Amino acid sequence: MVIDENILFSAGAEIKEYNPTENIFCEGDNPHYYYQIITGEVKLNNYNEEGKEFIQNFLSAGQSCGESILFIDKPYPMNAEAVTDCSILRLHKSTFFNLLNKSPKLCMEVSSFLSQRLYYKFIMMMNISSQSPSTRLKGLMDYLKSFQDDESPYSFMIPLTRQQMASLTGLCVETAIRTIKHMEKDKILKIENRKILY
DNA sequence: TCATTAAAGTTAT
DNA sequence: ATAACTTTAATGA
Repeated sequence: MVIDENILFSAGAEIKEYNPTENIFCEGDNPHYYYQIITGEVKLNNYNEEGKEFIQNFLSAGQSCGESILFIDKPYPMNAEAVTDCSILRLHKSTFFNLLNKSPKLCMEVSSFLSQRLYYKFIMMMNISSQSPSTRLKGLMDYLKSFQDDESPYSFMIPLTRQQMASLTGLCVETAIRTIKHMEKDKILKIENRKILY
């Protein structure tokens, strides 16, 4: 949880519901709100010239989205799209800044979240730049698995479709699938009824 | 080597 | 049923 929901509510936050594929904001929009996910899952993405999707990140309950751009005077460089039914809290930018001005604790919480996102971006950027498909996919899985305590092999079920994994690593689905098959041969992961265990 | 295209099988809604 | 996802194969950069 980035910020206690009660604090946000008492500051005047409102809840908005979104259906799958609905946009919370779009590339080019100007940021006006601080968003925090109550329930559901959101993805941040871009579409290239050919219309191919690149997923920047998946965000779920307790996380905020788009906050990184709130502090500068720039339009959003990506879209935020609901993946599942979502209930998202939003607080106007100015009210949000007032809150932060009054509370060093909230500033720290937001900074901490920002820091985490930056860390993820850095890890993923290292992976994606000029690496082999298996290294990219392994990097993604290592990151995802790092949040669970059990480090033993095959103990983590990747909560993503192959399509999503491909979009997160900049690969095409077919390459992702073939590479994953190859990684199974190499005992890097296991596949059980289409689910990837890592 | 990987992306792209096409075609077909599978799963979820 | 229909859409979304998974898989395989052929082709080309």
